[in-house]
Amino acid sequence: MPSTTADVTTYNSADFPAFAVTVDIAVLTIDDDQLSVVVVERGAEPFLGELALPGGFVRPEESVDTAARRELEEETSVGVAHLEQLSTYGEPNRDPRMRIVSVAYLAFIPYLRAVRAGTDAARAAIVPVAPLLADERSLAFDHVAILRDAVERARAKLEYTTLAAAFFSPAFTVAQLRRIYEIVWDQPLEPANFRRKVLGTPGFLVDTGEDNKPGPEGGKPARLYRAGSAPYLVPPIYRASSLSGNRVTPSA
Amino acid sequence: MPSTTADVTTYNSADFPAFAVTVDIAVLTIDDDQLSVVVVERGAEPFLGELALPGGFVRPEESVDTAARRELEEETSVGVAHLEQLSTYGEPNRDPRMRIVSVAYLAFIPYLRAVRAGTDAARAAIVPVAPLLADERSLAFDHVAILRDAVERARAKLEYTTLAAAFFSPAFTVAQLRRIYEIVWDQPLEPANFRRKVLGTPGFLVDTGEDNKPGPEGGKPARLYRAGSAPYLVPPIYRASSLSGNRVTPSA
DNA sequence: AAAATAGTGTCTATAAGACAATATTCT
DNA sequence: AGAATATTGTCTTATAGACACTATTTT
Repeated sequence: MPSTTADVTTYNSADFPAFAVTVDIAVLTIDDDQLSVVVVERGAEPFLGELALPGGFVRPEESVDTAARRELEEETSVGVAHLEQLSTYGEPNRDPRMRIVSVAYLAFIPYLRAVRAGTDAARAAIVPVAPLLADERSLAFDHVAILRDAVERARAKLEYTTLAAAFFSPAFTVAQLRRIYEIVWDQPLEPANFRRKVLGTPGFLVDTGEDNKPGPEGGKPARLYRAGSAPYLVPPIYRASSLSGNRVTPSA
Repeated sequence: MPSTTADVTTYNSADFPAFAVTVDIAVLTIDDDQLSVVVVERGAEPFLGELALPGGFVRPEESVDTAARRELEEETSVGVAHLEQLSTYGEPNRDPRMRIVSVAYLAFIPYLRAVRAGTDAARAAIVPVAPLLADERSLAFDHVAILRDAVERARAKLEYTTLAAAFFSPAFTVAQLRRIYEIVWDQPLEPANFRRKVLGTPGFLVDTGEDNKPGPEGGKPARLYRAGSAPYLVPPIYRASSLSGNRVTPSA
């Protein structure tokens, strides 16, 4: 048993608690006009047959970030537009059998039939996040909590970054980009003001010089843009709920 | 040796790579008008005698968050005003002897003689961050990288949260709060505009009804406030460098 | 009185919200 | 033509930047 007074300044290399370290990835995309996530069906106990976020053990010779990228590529062969570390989950009983610390990641992949053949492709699926978040037991382990944090991070980051463009592969229209915001935030945005904001942010959108074709109901062809190099949106675009964090209580 | 194809869906409980998990905490405060951090002198190899961020092993029965709070209280007996998870560092060779994954935390403690007697108090000190960040080897392990991320997180969070108030214990004046911003951001702020902003944010500052005493050079006594309940500052206050992330390159 | 710091008021510039009006495609 | 979508323009409102001015303390 490891010393109970273990301290980074006094430990010996043979005297420390052993943990397993995994990565779990919340891969978000838009499918059928809904914010959705890649899930896999578990093939082993615990939670055999239930849904879980894709992930796996970090290997001894790879960095945690590398493990996340490797697992992601094993699940989705589509190019990942964005991958960032989300948070680390380390409650003692989050895995029923042993002590596992999981480093969770958030990824965005482009729209439209995003997950194709991969090692575990047969068990991978894209499902809407809303019903998963409504039931704490809809995913294995504490993956609903991870997904909730991932969705909130995504919502927050659309406010002050240009990441929404990561939901598209080659090019997109301003209306399609606005649709991403409306779906992720679940609120309508004024088309004219949204356009003024995103086109007025230098480096957010790059004009391709081409137009798309109007949909079956007609309409003017829209200009196609691709993602520019600017990472931030300043000032941000605010969702309606942004202010709700500020509750003024009478005496605190 | 663990299976090289270990997967969260197929592992056995006895077949996984063993890691050590530690927490490291960047405890920021303001000392002598400088952004400063709590460091400890290491009492064991590796990096014996060098400076490091306080931290230690996560124990088998405690959560990672709990470990962070425990280590923090062992180092600083002053109440911690804010503690949040920063990021997890998992490069294979960040510790020269074995595979250690470290979950780093960011803490704010109040101003003024913050670190007192604690388990390791004799070895704890508060030092300015600037010289530490200037030399990649000024701290043990990858702690300079952790500190750099912590400082950047702190700078960013002052923009859109009310966290600066966490640098004060009981009450403070608007000018003292502004000084925090000026020190952390290393840039002057317009006093009148800053006051309008912070007092105009409902729930940021709560009027105590009392004034402080003017300093030795005189001046009007300033009203004392304490931290309110509002967590966010919307719209944010921007530092001058906020826009510099947007570089518009000709073709991307 | 002079210096120092706190606090108020005001003018201007920027950007968002609301929404009307025009443009270009489809059936 | 009429419907649908894209795009432009304009008026109003909110807020930050700049900075002058007033208020209250100390030496």
